[in-house]
Amino acid sequence: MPSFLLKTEPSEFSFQDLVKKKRATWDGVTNAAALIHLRSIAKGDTIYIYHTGDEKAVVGVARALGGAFEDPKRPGKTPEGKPKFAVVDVAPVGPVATPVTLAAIKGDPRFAELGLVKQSRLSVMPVPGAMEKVLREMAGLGG
DNA sequence: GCCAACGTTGGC
DNA sequence: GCCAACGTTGGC
Repeated sequence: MPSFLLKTEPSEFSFQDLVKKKRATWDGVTNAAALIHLRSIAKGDTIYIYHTGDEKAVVGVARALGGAFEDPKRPGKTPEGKPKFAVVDVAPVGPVATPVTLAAIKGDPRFAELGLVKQSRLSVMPVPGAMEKVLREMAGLGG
């Protein structure tokens, strides 16, 4: 099953906020490359939440409640007929046992091809299966 | 359609 | 607070 990493600035919307709210619509993504990845999120996909700013670490796990859909606040289609500004509903699964810091990710060559490392400004990116396994180990998550 | 100028993000 | 990387805008 595919998994993804979503970045957020915790002072605006943190993983803890998601836990409190029980579910949230992940919106506000405007970057074209990030939107391409966002649109590929499907129901049940695992989502890793990364905090930028002072924390710079993967702090929690969430799940997509459905597939990406058109942002009702910003309707519009791409020339291909896809939602221009896609959003996705997510629910928290739980915090990681051990936050996985950006420094740790950058220091591990197995993450060299991860979007977080290659393009620091990308806010939505796929996490390939092999990397997800490493990430889960570092985060102290089972399976 | 090119590209310089400007704005934004996010790590340092 | 600075600046590199990248995206967007607007003049031509």
